Amino acid sequence: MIKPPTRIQQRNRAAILSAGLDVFSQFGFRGATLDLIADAAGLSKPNLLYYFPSKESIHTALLEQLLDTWLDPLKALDGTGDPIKEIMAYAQRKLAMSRDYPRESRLWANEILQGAPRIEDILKDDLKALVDEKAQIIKAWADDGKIADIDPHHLIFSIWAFTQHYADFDVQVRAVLGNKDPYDGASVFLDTLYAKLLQP
Amino acid sequence: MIKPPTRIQQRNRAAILSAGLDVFSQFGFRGATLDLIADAAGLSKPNLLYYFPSKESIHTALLEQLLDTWLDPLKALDGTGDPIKEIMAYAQRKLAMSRDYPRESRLWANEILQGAPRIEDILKDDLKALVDEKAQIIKAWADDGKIADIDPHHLIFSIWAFTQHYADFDVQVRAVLGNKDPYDGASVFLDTLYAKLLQP
DNA sequence: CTTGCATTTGACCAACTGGTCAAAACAACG
DNA sequence: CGTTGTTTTGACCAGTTGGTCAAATGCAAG
Repeated sequence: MIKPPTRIQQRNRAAILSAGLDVFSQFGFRGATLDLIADAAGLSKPNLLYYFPSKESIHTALLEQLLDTWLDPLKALDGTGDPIKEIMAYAQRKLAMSRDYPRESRLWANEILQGAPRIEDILKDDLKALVDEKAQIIKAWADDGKIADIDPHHLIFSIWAFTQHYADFDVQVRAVLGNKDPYDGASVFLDTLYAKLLQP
Repeated sequence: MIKPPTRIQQRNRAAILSAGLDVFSQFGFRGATLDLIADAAGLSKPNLLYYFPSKESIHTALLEQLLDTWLDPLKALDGTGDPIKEIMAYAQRKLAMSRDYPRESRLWANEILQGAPRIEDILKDDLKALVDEKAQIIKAWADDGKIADIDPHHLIFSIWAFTQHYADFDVQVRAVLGNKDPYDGASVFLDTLYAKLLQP
C-alpha cells in the first residue's frame, strides 16, 4: 500500500529538486556534486540521499518534470487557428518561458550540449513526432498561401534558438546591454521578425 | 632567451588543446578531468602536466585562442558596404563558423551557461564595445532608411542565437531532422529571414 | 509516557580528483 | 661513443567524490 507523502517529505523533496536545478543547470551533470546540492538545499548529504537514492535519480526526476513544461507551448499550437497569430503566439509563449524558467532552459541546454546521453531517445521519438506534426500544419498553411513559403522545421528551430538564447546566454546578453532588462526589447523584436517573415 | 618549440612540443601542445576542446566543450570546466583530456590526447597525465602546468591553464589557453576566432566575423562587418548585403554576409559567416567549429561554439556556450566566471570582464569590455560599435552602424543604416527600423542589439542577438543553435544543439537538431545535414536548409532559411526582415 | 515510525546524523569507505616528484628513457649533437 | 638536455613515466599524495550504515533524534498516536 502506498503512503501519502508527509509535509516534511514534500518540503524536502521540493528543496532538493530546486537545489538540483540550480546546480545541474550551472555545472552540468558531471560538474554537479552532491555536496553542492545538499548545501543549496540546506540538508546534510546522507539526509539528501534519504530522499533520492542517487545523484542520477535527482537528475532524472528534474528532466522528467521538465519535459512536459518544455513541450507544452508547442503542443498548444492550434492548426485551426489563425496561422500568423498562432505562430507568433507560440514564439511569445516560448520567450515567456525563458523569462520565467531560466534554470529549466539552462538544464535543457546543458543536457543537449553534453550530447543528450540521457534523453536522446526522447528527442528521437517524442520530440521528433511532435515537431513533425506541427511542421506539417505549418506546411499546410504555406501551401494554402496563408503564410510565406518557408521551411517549417527551420522556422521552429529559429523560434527555439532566439527565445532560449535569452535564458541560456543571459550573462552575455546582459553584459552587452549593460544590465538593462532584455525581455521587452526581445518581445518587440520577435513580433517584428515573424510578422515580416510570415507575411505571404 | 626564448627557445623555439621543438616539433614534439608543437605536436603535443596541439594534441592537448584539441583534446581539451573536446572534453571542456562536452562537460564544462568542472565536469572535465585531466584523465579524460590526457586519454583523448594520447598522453599520460603527468606528461600532460609537463606541457601545461594545470587544468586551468589548458582552459585559459583555449579561451584566449577562441576569442579572436569568435569575434572576427562581426569585426568584418563593414559600415561602408551595402547594408543588407553586409548583414546577411555576416550571418552566413557566423553559420559557417557553427558548421566548421562546433566544438569552439560549445566551449563558448558552456562558459556562458556556467555564468562566464572566467570571461565576464571580457564580455563587459571588449565584446560590449565591439557590439555597441557595430550596433551604431546598423542604427545609422536604419535612420537613413536603408534597412528596416529594428533594434540593432536584438538583431545581432538573433543572428548569434540562430547560427550557434546548429552547433550547440546539434544532437537535438539532428534528432528532429532524422540525421539529415541541417546546414543547407539553415542557410536558405537564414537568407529568407533576414532579407524579409531588413527590407525597408 | 511509550511505542513505532520517520527523519537526521557522524563516521566511514573505495574510487577518483588535480597535482608532485624522482628516476628513467629518449634524442641530438659533437 | 658519451654527454647533455628533453620527454616520459610509475609511484605517490592529499582532498574530493558518490554512496553506505548503524545509531541517534524527532514526532505523532494510543
